[in-house]
Amino acid sequence: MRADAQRNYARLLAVAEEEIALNGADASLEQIARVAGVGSGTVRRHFPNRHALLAAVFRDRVENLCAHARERVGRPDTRAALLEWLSAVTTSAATIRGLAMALNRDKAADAEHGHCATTQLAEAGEPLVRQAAEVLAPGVTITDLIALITGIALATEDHPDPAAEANRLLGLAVTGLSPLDGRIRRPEPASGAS
Amino acid sequence: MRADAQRNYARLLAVAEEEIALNGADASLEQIARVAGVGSGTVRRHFPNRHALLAAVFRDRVENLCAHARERVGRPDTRAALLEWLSAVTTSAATIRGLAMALNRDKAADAEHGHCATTQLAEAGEPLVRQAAEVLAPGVTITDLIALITGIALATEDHPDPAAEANRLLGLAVTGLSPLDGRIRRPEPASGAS
DNA sequence: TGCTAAACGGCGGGGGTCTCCGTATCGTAC
DNA sequence: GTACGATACGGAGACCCCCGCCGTTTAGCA
Repeated sequence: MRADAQRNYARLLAVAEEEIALNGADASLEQIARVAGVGSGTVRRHFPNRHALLAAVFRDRVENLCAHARERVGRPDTRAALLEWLSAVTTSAATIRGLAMALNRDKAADAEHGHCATTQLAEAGEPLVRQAAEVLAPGVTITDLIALITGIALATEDHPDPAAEANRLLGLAVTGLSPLDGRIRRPEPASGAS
Repeated sequence: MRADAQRNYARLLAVAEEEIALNGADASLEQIARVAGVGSGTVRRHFPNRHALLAAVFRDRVENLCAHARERVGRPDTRAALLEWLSAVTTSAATIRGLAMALNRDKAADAEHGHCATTQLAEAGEPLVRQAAEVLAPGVTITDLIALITGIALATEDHPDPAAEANRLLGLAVTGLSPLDGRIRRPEPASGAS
């Protein structure tokens, strides 16, 4: 890769990050080119489509989350290990503008490209789910959890405090919105009352 | 309202519904105008912005859901009443293309316009939540439930069977992904096994 | 220092949104 | 039945964006 290409690539990545933080996942590519001081063709050469740009911008963040997951595998308290990681993912997805949408989108383009962000996250988180299977509701997969998290992040996008709200909703989903179900009982059957 | 205006309004609504079903919430307004056989100005006169169009297109659906909620108020099994309604909302949000996104977007523009779809839904569903408070996790509000549902619907948008998947995720969130929490216990501690 | 492949920039086509205004049409009053 | 005013219509124009393409510049090597 030529030196000027490297420069432009780095510069574009930095500008894109800012621009996406400012205007969300569908920030203007032209605008990014303009701010970076390069032609629009250069953007498209480095990143053939928006998906590629998003993937590149969020790569580090996603890898951090993956690492975060890996270092939690094998912990004695499997439930806490999983929940902490889920909370971390939720916080990132809710805080970093555009990340949730990026994750949501590439689920669609997942089949073709192979190693998208969601797949990476899923692979990294799967061991945590497996080792916590005992304390998980039957049928829960890592894919479900990621879907739920990205959904929550999308839904809390324009909340005053997205991270807090998203984590609160995640907590509710984890312990159950209405856990009573025959299989699972409430703490006190509360004799009588309405 | 003049007769031709009424005709165009109805026609636009019908075309918009199809077009949104086909291309999602950000279907082209120009395209809608073209298919309806009117000028683009006419679209923008009847619906100043995309939000207004979406609101109009989904008005009936949302009102149905509201009615659905109202007729469930007062039922003996408050939990079932609420859960059935939540499931109905989830199915609609997941099935009707663009609805989830519309619900998600107008939460933002809610403050200014006053009576958006989400507010309507919230007002209609609130009694169901109140009367089921006993069997709900503490702190759960109707707003939370709607946020969660729209999130789930957004996240399952491009699944082969969105309604089924969305309802499954909703079910998991209702009974709890990992209900064990001190307050709530699992059915069988499952002696041994993997 | 010269050459070549790689990277650059920006033009042109297609499409979308939004505003505005001249014109056609409806509904009514006579 | 006609004439008129209000109302709605249609589309042109300005602006932005995405995308593909190609002539030109430049980095890196011999």
